[in-house]
Amino acid sequence: MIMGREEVGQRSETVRRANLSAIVRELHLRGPISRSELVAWTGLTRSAIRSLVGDLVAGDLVAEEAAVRLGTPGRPSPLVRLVAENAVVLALEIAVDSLAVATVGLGGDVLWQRRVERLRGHSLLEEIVSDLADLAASARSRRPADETPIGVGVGVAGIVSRVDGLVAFAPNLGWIDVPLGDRLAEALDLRVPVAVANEADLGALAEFRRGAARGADDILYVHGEVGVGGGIIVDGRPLSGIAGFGGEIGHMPINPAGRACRCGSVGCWETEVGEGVLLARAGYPVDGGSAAVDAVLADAAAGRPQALDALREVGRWLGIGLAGLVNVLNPRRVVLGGLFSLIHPFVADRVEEELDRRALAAPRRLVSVVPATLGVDAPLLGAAEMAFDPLLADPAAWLGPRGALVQLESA
Amino acid sequence: MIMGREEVGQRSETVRRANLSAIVRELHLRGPISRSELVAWTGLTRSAIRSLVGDLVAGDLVAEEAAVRLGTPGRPSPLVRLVAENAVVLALEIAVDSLAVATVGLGGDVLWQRRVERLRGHSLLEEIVSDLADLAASARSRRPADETPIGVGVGVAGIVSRVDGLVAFAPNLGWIDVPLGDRLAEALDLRVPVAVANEADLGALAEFRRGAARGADDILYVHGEVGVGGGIIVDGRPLSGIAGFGGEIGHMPINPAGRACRCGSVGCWETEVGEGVLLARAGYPVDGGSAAVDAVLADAAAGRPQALDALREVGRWLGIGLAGLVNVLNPRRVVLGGLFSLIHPFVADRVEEELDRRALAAPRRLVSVVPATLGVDAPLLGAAEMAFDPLLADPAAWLGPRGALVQLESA
DNA sequence: GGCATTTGCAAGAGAGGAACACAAACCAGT
DNA sequence: ACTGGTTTGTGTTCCTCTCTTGCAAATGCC
Repeated sequence: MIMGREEVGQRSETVRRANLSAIVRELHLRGPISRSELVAWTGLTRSAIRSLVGDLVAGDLVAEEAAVRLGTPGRPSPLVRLVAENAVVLALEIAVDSLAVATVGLGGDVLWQRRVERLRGHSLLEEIVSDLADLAASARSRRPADETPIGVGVGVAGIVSRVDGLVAFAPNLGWIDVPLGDRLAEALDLRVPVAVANEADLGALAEFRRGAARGADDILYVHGEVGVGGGIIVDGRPLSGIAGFGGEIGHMPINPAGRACRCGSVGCWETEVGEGVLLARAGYPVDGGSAAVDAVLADAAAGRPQALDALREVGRWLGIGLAGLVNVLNPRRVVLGGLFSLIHPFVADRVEEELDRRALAAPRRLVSVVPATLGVDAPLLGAAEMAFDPLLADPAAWLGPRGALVQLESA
Repeated sequence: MIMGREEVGQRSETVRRANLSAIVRELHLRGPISRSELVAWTGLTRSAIRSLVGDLVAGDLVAEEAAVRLGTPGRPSPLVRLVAENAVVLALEIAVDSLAVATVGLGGDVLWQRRVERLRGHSLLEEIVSDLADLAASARSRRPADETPIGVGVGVAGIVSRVDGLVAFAPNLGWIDVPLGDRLAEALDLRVPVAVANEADLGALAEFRRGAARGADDILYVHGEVGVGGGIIVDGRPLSGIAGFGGEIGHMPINPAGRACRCGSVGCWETEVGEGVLLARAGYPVDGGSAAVDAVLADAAAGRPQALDALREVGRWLGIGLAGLVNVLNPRRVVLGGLFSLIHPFVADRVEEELDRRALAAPRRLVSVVPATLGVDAPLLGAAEMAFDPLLADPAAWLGPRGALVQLESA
């Protein structure tokens, strides 16, 4: 007998929960909106909106502002606005060569942010956790003392189990099955949920909600760094796979007769488009890091052939891999992030060319390839978005029994 | 300004709709269930279930049977059962070398079914439509005269736009942008919606709901025929992509230095694992069709080295491609259908081997590769499932204002 | 007959819909 | 600049729909 998920039944409360969620999510994603726009957008009646917004105001999650005059006849509708300061999250990121922290308010305002350099190479969990805890402390010290985050989101360059927050494999850090989520929760001691996810998945989330992929429901975000990560959004929902390991597009075999990959396989996509192979082709040391990448870009801008050729070759392989993914996923938009957003001007032509050659005509016609707009901070902003998700899914849980703001203990 | 989907607001009716849908879906997927099991599974109260089931009974979609005695104390709970005959769909399939039709009742009972041979090669739309209309007529003649299907599902070996039912590309039929859905709707003249989809997507749906992938929410179905199609299910929902073109895994570039593919690209996966290359490697004519495939299998069973080597090579490439897809999708189960279910016994070892070598350890551990259990009929059954979807999503639309069975005009 | 379990029924509570009176702003005409 | 008509949003009241709660009755096993 197959076990069924329990509790599929809906009840009356579900409706209110869903409607509150729709309103808060709308405000979070689009910014302040008039009440009447909310009425039009949700299809609910004025009475219903009034009651729902009233609850949110009573819970201090939302404030109403004087109406704006917009030249149309009729009484102006008050503007409904989220109060960013009353629900903030802490976003953390462990990138290949930096650590970052941000305090982000509901609605997406970055209230404070900091990024520090990190030496490339393997690190002990405890070092990283301690560094992140320091960053988190400095973030909190810049904000009002009574401001407690409602959640913590962490992005890490590695594959992460969504089930338990275990970092299953992070070659840049030298981690295998490392309990980052648990340790961080202890070290931060905030009594709020700590969600950990892959950097590229979070980049996809951020670009989807606030960046280059806004408005598209099926997207592929390709994050180039030392390796290549991917974040896939299908029908507005992140494709996480059964355990959150999904999106590891860097390890699709694309040239089985090619180079060995650090994952143990041969001919993975990242062996043809990763930072290392770009540097090698351009005549720089493979481990030159971002300084060497900058040099390659400068060379290319100056028209030096070796750099241009190296970029073209990366562009070609980028296009080949994207063609396969476009055929598999039929996305609306492909967003190139990290390293790939930097090299985009130099590789766009080759990418389009390979897509024309190798992707099926029907999906090819519908897709556009664009550089990321959120830059290096995309994964950090995605971590914040992830931390907001429980609130967006059920704002009622943050409101007391009809109005009083309630501090939840944990997830 | 980004356009918002309208009508996101929920109302009381939404709840009932969702609950009716949950009950009908549950009965459809798992068969007869007692009322008390429904209570346990949905989390609703007895009264609510009583009322919901009552409506379904009044609408003749469901019947209640005398309680079954199962040795437990307490008053036996009546068994709730779908009435298959009161909601049937017509399923059609255009495969590479056959056409098929089935009348399927709610709950998944195949009430009548027929498959006829088709000559391989290009066909005119009108020929196919006329043949299918004949099959449909014979299907209807075997059933009670007053039985009108509530929907028609059509599977076709080609990529299909879910937006308009246009067959964008079907190399086996020689079709480009052919309006199969519209023409078929005219020819059948049933005044019910005709849904068209890709064969592999439907195979995935069938194996997911009633076959080898039952119980798993993230699956990949790989359908081998002349070409290679794929159906992907993410978190219980088919991955269709922005226009329904998703899942074309046969055209992932996997060996860019390899053979030309009929799609115009080079080194697509299907050039290494399709029927043609298997036959060629085994020393049979590439266009030998299923007879030649049978011969290769017989050779292999008899231990002939050339056939075994050919199968092993196909198995190796199958494993290479699957490794990439496992990394990208992190599925719970990979189901091998069509040609691949036939050769599964001969290739399983090589597939597992390549997965071990090339897939990342974390997702690799969680995935199992199994042959399809529904055989050649998987896409046909999937077409039926697709045709049931509107009913499953909103059974209330098939019930009148509180009970009377209503015949809807169209979608 | 006792007990556990399930059903049936009536009353109740939560949530949104519909209709109405009222208020605020715009527009046109004087 | 003022006035009146028009448009649109607000707030209130009552209604409907749907699920829940609580109690009583029915059933079947031990």
